Amino acid sequence: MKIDPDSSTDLSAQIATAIREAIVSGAMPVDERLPSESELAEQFAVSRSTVREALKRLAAQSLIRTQRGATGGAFVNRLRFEDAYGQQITTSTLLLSMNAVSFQTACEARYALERACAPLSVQRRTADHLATMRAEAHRQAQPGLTDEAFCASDVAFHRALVDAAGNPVLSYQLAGAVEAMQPLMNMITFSARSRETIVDLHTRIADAVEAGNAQDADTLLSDLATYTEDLAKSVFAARLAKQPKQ
Amino acid sequence: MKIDPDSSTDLSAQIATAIREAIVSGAMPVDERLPSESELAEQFAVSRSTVREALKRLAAQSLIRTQRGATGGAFVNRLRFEDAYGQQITTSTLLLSMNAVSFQTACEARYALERACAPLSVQRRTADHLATMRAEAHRQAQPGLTDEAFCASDVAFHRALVDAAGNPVLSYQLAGAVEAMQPLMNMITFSARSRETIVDLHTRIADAVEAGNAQDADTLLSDLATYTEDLAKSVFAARLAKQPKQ
DNA sequence: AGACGTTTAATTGTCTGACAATTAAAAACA
DNA sequence: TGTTTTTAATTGTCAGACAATTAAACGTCT
Repeated sequence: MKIDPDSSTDLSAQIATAIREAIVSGAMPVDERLPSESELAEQFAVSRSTVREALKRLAAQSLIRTQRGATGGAFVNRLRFEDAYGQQITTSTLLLSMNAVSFQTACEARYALERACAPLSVQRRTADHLATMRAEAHRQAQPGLTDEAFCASDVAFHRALVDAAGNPVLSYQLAGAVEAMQPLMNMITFSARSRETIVDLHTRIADAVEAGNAQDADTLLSDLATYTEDLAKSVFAARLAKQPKQ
Repeated sequence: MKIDPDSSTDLSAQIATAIREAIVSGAMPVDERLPSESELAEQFAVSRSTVREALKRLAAQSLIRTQRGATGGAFVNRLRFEDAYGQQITTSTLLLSMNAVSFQTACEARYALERACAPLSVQRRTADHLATMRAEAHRQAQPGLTDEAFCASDVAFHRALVDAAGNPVLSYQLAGAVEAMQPLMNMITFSARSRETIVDLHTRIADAVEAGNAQDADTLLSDLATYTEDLAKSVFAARLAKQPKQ
């Protein structure tokens, strides 16, 4: 762990990187206690403030946690999926909202991922997953549902489909894509007719999953992808026509 | 933007969250300059050090960048894909190395994602992507290649395949999965025989992509997935048999 | 007037030293 | 032995100072 005081980079960033590499490389096992802030300051020959800024950087990435008190200190954190979720969602949301990614690209990625899950879901789905999918599809058919509630239910349906694959990595990847898209999806007004189409596809997807028919599930997801993309495209086109400013 | 000094949470964490929400919600557009550290300290009624710790947290997430000097300060960062890549890789590596995810699960997710990309890659691949795939497959057939170099080339091949899909979101998702797996893949000793099998599959995948045959590409990827998982399984089983400690 | 060097002011980066808050262990006590 | 008090270690916060950096403002010379 060496740092260069003459570098153009911040000392706190250098120190954070040094410690981060030690953690990621496995040199510091989970739950290991880092030296105290004062000790680190001495080791790196910087002030305590600088060390603290470095530690806050690591804390922001959930790499460490800190505890006050006599036996306190900074500990290497066992990264939990929920922590990773949160970061993934924040990052994805920003990428989308800052127009680094178009809605269409995100949509395409999302359905590609779902189709990747489908064969696994068909094999491994539990009764519970299937029940959730059915329940959400049923809810979506209710009249008087707000667009936002319809969207939320749509997300729940697709979450169940993905979770059914029993692969937390895939669930985690999807979570980012889906949650990040929600604000944009909420802008869409779902007509009675489009809702009917979507609910029908959802029901048939649930049927395919129940029947263990991976091929059908894939085809139906492909149809749903196309339909959603077209729907979004027309909505955004209409919006653009109304407000051509900027 | 309100913070509660009596909360059990750190003030710097609260401030970071407040600013983060302002950024993510879009209230602060890209490249907007945040108030200076002194001004923020006054606004939140805390010391400058506390504000600084909050800002370092945000910097660690690439949400802001800072600049020194007269017109300097902290600016809302336009999140770049490369930044997101880095974070994704760090996170994925940790999830894998801390055994929150098994190698098999990661492997399954990786190939599921690749198969999701394949149909798009077949449609959109450029001559460049194809050339890279061919070049890497050729390199992998060279005798005297170290296992590490073989692995690196393998990653490059699959990257090209995924990038050919022309969807940065998918590329980004894959990057995390693939890079995170590399340390574990590097543990595998590839026999001449297994290399031959892999290179053959790679070549045939390139053929399928060139021919525009999505079905073949999918089947071949499925075969490769099975083969890799079996290979890894036997390697880890052998390793476990040799060193049954812990 | 324009080009060029100098000063100045704003801002982040770092350091020092101090005190508060928290916490577990050690010590004292019943 | 069980309970309470004290103590020491550690993080969290604060205040003030100075260094480093940078762009703008200013002044000077041609």
